[in-house]
Amino acid sequence: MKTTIRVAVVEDSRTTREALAAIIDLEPDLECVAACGSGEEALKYLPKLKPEVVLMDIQLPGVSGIDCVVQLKQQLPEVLIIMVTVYEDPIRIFSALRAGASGYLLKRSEPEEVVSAIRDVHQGRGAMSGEVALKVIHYFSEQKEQSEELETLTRRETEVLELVAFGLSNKEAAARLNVSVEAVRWHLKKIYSKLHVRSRTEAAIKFRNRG
Amino acid sequence: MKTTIRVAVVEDSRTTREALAAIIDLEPDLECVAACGSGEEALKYLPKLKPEVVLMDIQLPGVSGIDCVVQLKQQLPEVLIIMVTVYEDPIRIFSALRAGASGYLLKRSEPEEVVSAIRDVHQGRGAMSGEVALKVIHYFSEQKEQSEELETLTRRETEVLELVAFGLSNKEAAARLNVSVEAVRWHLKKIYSKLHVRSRTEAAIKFRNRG
DNA sequence: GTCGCCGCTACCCGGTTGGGTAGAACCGCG
DNA sequence: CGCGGTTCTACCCAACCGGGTAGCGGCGAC
Repeated sequence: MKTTIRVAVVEDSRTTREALAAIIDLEPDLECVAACGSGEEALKYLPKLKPEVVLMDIQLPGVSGIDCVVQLKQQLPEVLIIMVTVYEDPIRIFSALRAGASGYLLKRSEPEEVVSAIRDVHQGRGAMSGEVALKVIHYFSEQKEQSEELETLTRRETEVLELVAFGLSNKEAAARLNVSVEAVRWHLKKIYSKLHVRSRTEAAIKFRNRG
Repeated sequence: MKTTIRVAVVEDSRTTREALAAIIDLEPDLECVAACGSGEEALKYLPKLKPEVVLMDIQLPGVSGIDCVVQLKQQLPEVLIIMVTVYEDPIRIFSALRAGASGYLLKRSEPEEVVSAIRDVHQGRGAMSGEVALKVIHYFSEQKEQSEELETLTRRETEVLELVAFGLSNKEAAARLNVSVEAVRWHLKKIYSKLHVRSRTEAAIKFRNRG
């Protein structure tokens, strides 16, 4: 490799931002070409600076990191983005990956992990903290189980769930099925235990997420 | 037209079934070739009788009308199916249409409406009771409004809704956002009024149904 | 500045929900 | 026939939810 990998950092915390920039510049094959403190700044400068890899904080004031990813990708389709964040919850992880991020690191990652993540995505590989990878795998294994779980429901239970997943209360569902509220509650209890959930909303989500 | 349109009826109530058969046979251009009392019966005989149009009740004991539609369509891809039902709710209407039904009548429809629906679908047109058409239109107009409604939410409200739509309780969402349960409840109240819903599940559905 | 909107906290109240437990009618299977 | 599974009803209880109302600090628009 003759040239260095051009990297940019987008992160509102100044200390974290400068720490990341320092880590990058310490590597002979990496070069930090920009360190932005906000999404707006990133959208203004990065299209011209054309970095190859961007380390992006997910929680930014104003334009969120995820919105920023979407817009950056429009202007620089080739850019590779690694989210760097304290959040471990599946919602944010998936929002980021769906927006087009190639990697997902936690802020408590070691410097070596950061630089190797940059090299990884630059070579077309994905980059993920072990903890994040675990969440993702767990999430998908849950997804696979979901349809299986739904198949354990009886005909009547499915009918009840269908109504609940449409937003009806127990009372409304009971009226629709011409049974007592108690019958609906009874089925719902069994549905919860079969689907391993604890509320109607969770059950509704599982039902609606089926193939 | 030289030949008559071959029609079959699938309906568990004997009186309704015979009434429909009678209405059909009264028409010179229609012929009732079968009147089944269950989905099982329909699946057994109809593939051999090859009716062109089937009037199908949605609520059948055992194999539901919708399941019956799916299986019948596999064996007789050309068959045209009109659902005849007391149910007006969008869930069933859409399940039926998705399963491959060409028409949807309410049981309180007039005989003339039934026979003209049969002729309509036979000529490649759709057939729907006015009330059903209204529901469908209303449903889609609601869909269009949904994203507009979601856009009236503030940043924070959207954050709350995101968590609720993920199945979290108010308590859990509060912990996630580092605020009191009251703050979550407060936002939720405003969310409900903006989205015109009355429960977290309905709100979750609207949120998840967005583009 | 003042007004309006946002975000947060707090309290009350009634209704709903979720969990536990129990019993009865029905139906198909072995 | 008895057994298991499904469906339905019923009651108790604690927790949660949805609606109303009130107040306070902040921030941007006019």
